[in-house]
Amino acid sequence: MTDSTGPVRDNPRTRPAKAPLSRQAVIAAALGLVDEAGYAAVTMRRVAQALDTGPASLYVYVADRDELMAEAYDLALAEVEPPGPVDGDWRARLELLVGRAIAALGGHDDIALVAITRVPTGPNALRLLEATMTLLRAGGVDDSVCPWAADVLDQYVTSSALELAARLRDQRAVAAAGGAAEATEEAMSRAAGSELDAIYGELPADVYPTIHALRPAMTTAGRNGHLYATWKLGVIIDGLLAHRRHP
Amino acid sequence: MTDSTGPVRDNPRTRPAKAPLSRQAVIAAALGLVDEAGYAAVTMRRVAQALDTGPASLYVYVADRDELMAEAYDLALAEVEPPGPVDGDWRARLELLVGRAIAALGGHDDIALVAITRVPTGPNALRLLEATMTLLRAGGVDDSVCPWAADVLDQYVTSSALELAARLRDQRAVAAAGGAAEATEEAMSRAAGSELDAIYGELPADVYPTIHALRPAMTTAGRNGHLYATWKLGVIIDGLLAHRRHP
DNA sequence: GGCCATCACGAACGTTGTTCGTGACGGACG
DNA sequence: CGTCCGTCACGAACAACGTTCGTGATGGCC
Repeated sequence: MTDSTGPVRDNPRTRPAKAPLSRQAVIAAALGLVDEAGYAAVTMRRVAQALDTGPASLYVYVADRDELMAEAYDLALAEVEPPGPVDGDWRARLELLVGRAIAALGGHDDIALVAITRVPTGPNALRLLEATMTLLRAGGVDDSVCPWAADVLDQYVTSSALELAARLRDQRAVAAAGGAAEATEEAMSRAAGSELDAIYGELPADVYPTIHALRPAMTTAGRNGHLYATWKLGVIIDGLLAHRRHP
Repeated sequence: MTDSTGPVRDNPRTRPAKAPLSRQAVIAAALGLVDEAGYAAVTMRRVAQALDTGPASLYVYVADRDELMAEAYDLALAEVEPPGPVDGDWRARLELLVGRAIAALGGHDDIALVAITRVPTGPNALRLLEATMTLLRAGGVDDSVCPWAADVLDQYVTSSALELAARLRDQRAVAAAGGAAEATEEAMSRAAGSELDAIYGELPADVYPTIHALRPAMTTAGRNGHLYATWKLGVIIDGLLAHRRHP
């Protein structure tokens, strides 16, 4: 029962080099696994498997799963470069910064979920917070409400990144379902969010008159478009500008 | 091995009445468990234990854990009453509706987490969506952007409910730590969010000048106050009003 | 050449969500 | 009144999870 495979094990230490196995390697493997398998599929065991080791080895470099995901979140933010003076005035730069953050986070499945449970305090999160508040101050936002404004923008980034991730997931599902024609059609309609439209459509018009009347505008296609994103960001920035001064 | 306790089991069917065990009872038990033990502590086994039964019995009434939590979320929304004509104009009514939704969800720990993963489609969620969009239309918001505006408000409600839940959790932690004086002080400082302030405080002032300059305004106390909530809602509603028409 | 600190990892523990098969209850039927 | 059968409840089990413990090997230092 002790020796199951026989004479020499498969790879006890046949390969002496392997990988040095550092904290950075563990975090990078976790983020890579988020990309290829999805946020929910990232487990300590699978991260260890990707590094060709056992789950216990990870705990030398990482306290627990929460800390690992928090570090992966910050690593995802590392690719965001704050706009410079060549990118226009403070508002154009702020829109660019927010857009880049959403693109970076949304490109790594639901990694933005990390920012909901805990306030991110990684180096990249702090770097972007600094950049955001600097731009807000340049826009004339009062010092006393600047942190509040950054908070509002942060919530916008997080929720928009999750929306983007969901859209990309649906798109990939559509692309993957290239087999049968009927399956493709079903996937297409799913991607269009028509299951939600179906729910709205089956609602009695007398109890839900407004939903019924606005249903043409409630398609998920319109909700996911580029117009929607820019409109929403415009709403928030203009709202912030209207409340620049302290109440 | 078959009979472990002896002659007659503890309560195989000693009490023939017990509880009828319906779908409503399961959902109510789940929400009750959220209240007294927290969202993360709600497991199928504990819900079953609260109903004096086994975990397998729940699956007769509920497909899986996700559906159960979604139903609990909708049950939490059931206590929200949409404001009527006596509550003022459309804006006052909208602020009241949003405030009630936040209070209802935030009062049940992190139940609002359900609304992040999936779009809520329960009867109460639909009822409040109808009420929200009706008020928005009354405010002159264009039909084409009304669903978008409702979406923005929904994100605001969800994130604010999670913030409120976290604050209530901290307050309860402070109240529960009435034993040792030192423990109380530690809990107090935790509730004040000074661990976050400490992180900001230890940042080098030359790399993070804006964070350093704004640190007095970044206390969690100011972030959790009533002023902050009303300011934020004002930002969003005024932003929506500025973008009433379609782009 | 020998020793010791460090690191990697196999195995295990306690939980989780979910499923299967058995068993008992209660109404319908002969 | 006896019997049968459908329905529901639940004990037990399975796979997978996060995390911890103890052992074995590695590699640098004396």
